[in-house]
Amino acid sequence: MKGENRKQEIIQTAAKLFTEKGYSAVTMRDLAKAMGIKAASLYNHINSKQDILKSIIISLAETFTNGMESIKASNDNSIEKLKKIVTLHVEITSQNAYGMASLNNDWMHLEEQLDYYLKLRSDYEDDFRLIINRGIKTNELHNVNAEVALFSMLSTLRSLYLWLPKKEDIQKEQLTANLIEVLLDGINN
Amino acid sequence: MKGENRKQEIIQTAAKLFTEKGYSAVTMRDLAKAMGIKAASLYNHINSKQDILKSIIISLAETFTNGMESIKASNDNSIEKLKKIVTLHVEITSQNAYGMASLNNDWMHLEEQLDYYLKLRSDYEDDFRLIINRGIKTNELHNVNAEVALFSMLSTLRSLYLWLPKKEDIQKEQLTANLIEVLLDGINN
DNA sequence: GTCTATATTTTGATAGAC
DNA sequence: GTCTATCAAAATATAGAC
Repeated sequence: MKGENRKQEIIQTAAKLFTEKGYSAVTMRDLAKAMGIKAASLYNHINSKQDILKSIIISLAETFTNGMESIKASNDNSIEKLKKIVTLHVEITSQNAYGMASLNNDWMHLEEQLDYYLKLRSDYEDDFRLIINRGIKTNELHNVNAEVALFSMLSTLRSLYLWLPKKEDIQKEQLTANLIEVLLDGINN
Repeated sequence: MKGENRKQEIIQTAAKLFTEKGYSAVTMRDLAKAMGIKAASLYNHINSKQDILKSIIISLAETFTNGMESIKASNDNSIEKLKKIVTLHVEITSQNAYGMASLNNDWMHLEEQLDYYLKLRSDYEDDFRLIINRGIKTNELHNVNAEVALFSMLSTLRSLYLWLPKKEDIQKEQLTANLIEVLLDGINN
């Protein structure tokens, strides 16, 4: 489709601005200025501000869902599945850190797609929880509180967008390995 | 001071609304409606919307700074200090979860106090990092990547506001113990 | 301490020329 | 595809009556 490139450019620029100030505090005039055009011109490429937010968030949420489906379908044991989840988060976040910020912080400003997003997120967390519980049952994992373990891993993985852009020097694979070590084995000697 | 109670009531109500939609998306009319009065009436108690945000964030940030000073001043070893940091976060978050949401998500909308806040946060992270590095040096901790360990612990502790309100049934002490176990010892068997 | 009324600015979005 | 001009709604905040 003609002009689809320009639309993607607008969406990426918007994601960066949303990361810095949040969806509500970014005006169409801010976005236009960052693109070097006037606000009215944006509407030749996008339908509305809300449309931009939807484009950023939904595709990312679906990418996580697809990744989790693939992990569920594998024959890996629980530990391997958890490692793959870490890899999934590092992979997606390193490709679109600004989008991840919007996903994490501005999902509540979705309108028509809010319920759909909440369903995707809830299902993702359920799958994650199931893997942890399975690992405890098979003695692959300590008998920790599963909810606390889930919360801790998810909090860390969801915050990666804050941290990954600053660490371009570190290899993605090295970071993934370090994260797996800290999240699975802890830091205590 | 007369009416100081009403001011605190407004600040607490605002913190709750900020948690749900973010500072920028909450209007003075929203806040007034939640208080059961008209927007103009709010200005008899507070100077501006910005003034409310400042009141929420700065006092919390200073509470963290004071807590960290106390931990630094103690004679505890590194592990004990890390445990005390976990306790500090659970303590503060359980007392003011909505305020913690604003602290985490709306600090960038501070105006006059932004630089002061950033200094407090940066110093806090430096102190935290020093404790981890000391623990590695003394062999109390694994030789993990200190930055990754700091990032993981901070991400989890900063996300507590999302999770604590849902778990009122769990004893605060039990949660603290579970968190320490997961963060320090990991989940791997 | 709360109200009504209002000033001023800013917002998302549209119409139509080029 | 971008512009100027503009609209209608919504925002923060103030003034002054009660």
